[in-house]
Amino acid sequence: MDGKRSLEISKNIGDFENNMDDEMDLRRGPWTVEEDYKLSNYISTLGEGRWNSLARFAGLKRTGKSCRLRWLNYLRPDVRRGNITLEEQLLILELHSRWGNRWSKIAQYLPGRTDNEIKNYWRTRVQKHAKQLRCDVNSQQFKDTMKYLWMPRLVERIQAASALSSTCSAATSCVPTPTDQSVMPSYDEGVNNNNTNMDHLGLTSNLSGKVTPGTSSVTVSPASGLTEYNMGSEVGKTETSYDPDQSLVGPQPTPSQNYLAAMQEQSYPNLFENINGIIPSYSDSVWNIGSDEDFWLLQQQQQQLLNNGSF
DNA sequence: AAACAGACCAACCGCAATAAC
DNA sequence: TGTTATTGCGGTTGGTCTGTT
Repeated sequence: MDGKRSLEISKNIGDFENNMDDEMDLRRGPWTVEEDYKLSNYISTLGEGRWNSLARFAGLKRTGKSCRLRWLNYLRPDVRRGNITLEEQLLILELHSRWGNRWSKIAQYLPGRTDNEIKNYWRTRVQKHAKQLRCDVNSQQFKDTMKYLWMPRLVERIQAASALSSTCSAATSCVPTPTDQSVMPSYDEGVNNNNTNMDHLGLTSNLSGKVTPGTSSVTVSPASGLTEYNMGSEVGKTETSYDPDQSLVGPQPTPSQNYLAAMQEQSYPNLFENINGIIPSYSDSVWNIGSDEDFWLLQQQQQQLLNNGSF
C-alpha cells in the first residue's frame, strides 16, 4: 500500500467513526476500509446485482449506485490499475476516433480498465494535448494529428519495446514479454501495478475476469479515415461471471494485441513511410507524449505536415 | 517554507433506458 | 399499460498530490 492510500485510509477511518452516530444518514464521500471489506465480502459470497438491497443487507449506509460504482471502479478483482500502457493508449485513441465519448463501449476493449479511468485519461491527457496544440479536441486538425503523428508514434514505440523484450528474453529473462499483459510495463512512466484491490483489505479472492479473444481484421474506414477494426462478436468480451473454479487460461492475445497485430499488418506501414519521408528525425526521437519537449516537437511536426499539404 | 497552480482521479449527479410490479 | 425501482452511462466536481515560484 502506498503512502497516499495509507493516509487516505487513516483519514477515512476517522471520518467513518465520526459518522457512526448518523444512523439514518447515507454516507457519502470516500469509502472506508470497513465499507470496502463489507462490500467485497458480500459480493464474493452472494454476487453482484440488486445494488440497493445489497447495500442494505451488507450493512452499508450507501446508495446502491455508490456501491455499484465502488465495486466496478475499484474493488472488482479484475480491475487493472497503474499507468495506461502504450497499447492501451493506442486503442483508446483509435476507438475514440470511431465512437467518441462512448466510454463504456471503449472500456469493453480494454480488459480491466474502467470507463471512468478511460474518461479520466482522455480528459486529463488527450484534452490537455489538444489544448497545448491550440486546437479543439474534436477538430479535424487534432484528429489528423492523432492519426498521422501520435498513433503511428505509439505503434513504433510498441514495436520498439516488443523488439527489445524479445531480444532480451532470447538472452536472459530480463524484460516481460509483450504478450504477457499482466506484467506489461508502461514505457511512459512506470510499471503497471496489476495487483487486485483486495490487497489493502487483506483479502484473497479466487474471483477472476477472463478475456475471450477471437479473430480480428482491419480495413480502412472511409467514414473515419482511420482503421476499421472488426473484432468479431466475442472479441473483447470480458466475462464477469466470477466462477471460483475459473482460472485464467494460458497467455492469450488480448483485443489490443489483436488490434495492434492487425494494424501493423495492414494499415500503418504506409503511414510510417509517409511520416519518415516528411520528418527525417522522426525515428530518432523518443515519443513520450507527456513531456513539454515532445509537444514542442509535435507542434513543429504538425506545422510541417500542414505546410506540406498532407492534411 | 509557504503559497499557488495544475494534474490527477475517486466519487457524485442527472438523465435515459430497462426491468419489475 | 402505467408507475416505480434499478441500472448504466457520460459529465462534472472536489479533494489530494506534486511541482513551481
